[in-house]
Amino acid sequence: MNTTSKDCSITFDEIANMFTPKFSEVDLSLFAASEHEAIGLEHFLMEPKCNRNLIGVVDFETFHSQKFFDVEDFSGAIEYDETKHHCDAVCSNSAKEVREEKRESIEDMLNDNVFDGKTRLPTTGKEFGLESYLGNADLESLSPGFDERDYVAEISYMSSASVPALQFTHNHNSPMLNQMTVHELHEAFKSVFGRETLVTDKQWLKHRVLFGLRNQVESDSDLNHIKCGTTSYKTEDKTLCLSSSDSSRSAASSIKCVLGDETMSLDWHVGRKGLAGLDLQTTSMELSEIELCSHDGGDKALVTRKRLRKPPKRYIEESLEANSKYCKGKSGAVRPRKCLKEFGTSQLACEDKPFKGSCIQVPFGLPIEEGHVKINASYWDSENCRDDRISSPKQLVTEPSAAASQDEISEDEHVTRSIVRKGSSRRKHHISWTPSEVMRLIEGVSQCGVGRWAEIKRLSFPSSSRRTSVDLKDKWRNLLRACCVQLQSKRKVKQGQKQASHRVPESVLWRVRELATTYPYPRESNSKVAYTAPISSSFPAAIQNRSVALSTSV
DNA sequence: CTTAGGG
DNA sequence: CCCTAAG
Repeated sequence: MNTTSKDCSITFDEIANMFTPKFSEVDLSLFAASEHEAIGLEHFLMEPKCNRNLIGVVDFETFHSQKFFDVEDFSGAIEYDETKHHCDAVCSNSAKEVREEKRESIEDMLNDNVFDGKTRLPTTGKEFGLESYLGNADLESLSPGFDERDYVAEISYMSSASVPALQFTHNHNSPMLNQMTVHELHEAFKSVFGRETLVTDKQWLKHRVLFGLRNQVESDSDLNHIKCGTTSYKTEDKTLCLSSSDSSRSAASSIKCVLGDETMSLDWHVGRKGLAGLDLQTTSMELSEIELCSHDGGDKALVTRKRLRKPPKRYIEESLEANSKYCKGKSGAVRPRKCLKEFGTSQLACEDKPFKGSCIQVPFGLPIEEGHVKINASYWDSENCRDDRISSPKQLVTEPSAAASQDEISEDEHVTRSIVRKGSSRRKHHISWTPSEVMRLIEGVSQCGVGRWAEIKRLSFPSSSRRTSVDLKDKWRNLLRACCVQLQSKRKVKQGQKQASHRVPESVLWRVRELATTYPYPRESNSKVAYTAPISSSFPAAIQNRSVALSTSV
């Protein structure tokens, strides 16, 4: 933005050097003759070789059309007039040059699809006299009395682009700007760049303004292009491009097409001219974003703002939607925990039964087992004792160590703890399986059979919200695994059993094995069956007091 | 939703 | 224990 005229000249030289002989011939001649530099035409003249040369012109059109779309008032008389002026200015200037050069390299372009596709161009383009311009360059029919300042002002107004553009490096003059006083140029500059300048050099100001205008036009076009390109997924939103009349759509397509080419030739631009290249680059997607943001607060950014917000909003909505969906879908009555996970601790707390007193809230991350560890190796025994003591018949039938109220309490305890820690961890609760639970599980399996976890849960774990059928299944799997391990190295386990905090009585394991034989579990059962089958008969009391390491945590 | 299996 | 695919 702060490029000086000096830089400009340098750039210009560089650019000039970059021109290929062929192009330099054309371009320079054009430049030399271009006393009537036109905004959109610049591109046009600069790139005689490509069809994209017409970008400038097209941009101009799209620029206008977009404006209308944005304002959502196509028939606005004021806009029409202004546009006409604008068009007039551009066309009148460019037309001359077109005439001069068209036989050399522009002629093709005129016949090119860009113009052939007038139908693709916004109808507004016709209204503005572009058609005539393209056809016979009869610009005299356009409204006279054009004022440069208006032109500039309007463009700046219409354009949502405020991003500083590269300095215009051409030395050719603009007729309009030439006639402007320094003060006027300052105003123009201000309107274009949104800031004032102390520079009084008319040439410099002219260049700046010209370039700024051109950039704005291009930016707008690019913006338009971008928007159009992304319109598909924003149909919900009032997307200007598509929601407008047919002309707008056609315009969009044409713009897209043209700009697409432009973008593709970006390298070319950069390499050869540097100025246009940079401009184009910045006007790509990224720029649009930036631009939109920067203009968010401006009135002019009407269109821009809408467009900008759309994507993010949409995105957010989708995200939220997805989240809620996820929560809904997954957190059914079956697994309230999941839901809880989604919503945070406070809600979770309410979900479960009230505290039963003995519960100690464990900071997140603290292993829940800790509390139980205190029970130590005699855990099972003590559990059983308690159970026996309380001896609550409950639903458990055969096992002496059937679930007891005590157990329930401890379970609740676990739950509470788990909830506390649940807040932020995926591993919400690592609720240790209490001996009674294990027993109940086994009992349930013995009664219902393996695989009918839902039923087992219903029978043996009716009151506990946790321990879903899946949990039971997992636990059973683990039990089987434990049995397997134990079988492989009974002795070892026996020796190290004291270390483990939780021990599953051998009896239990035997029971498990027995059940495993009768109700083979999908996998582990096989190896087990062979082993346990013969032993199962000896299950009784002989081995009762023996215990094997068994992880009860999972 | 339940079950089975993987992580 | 959690997640997910499959019936």
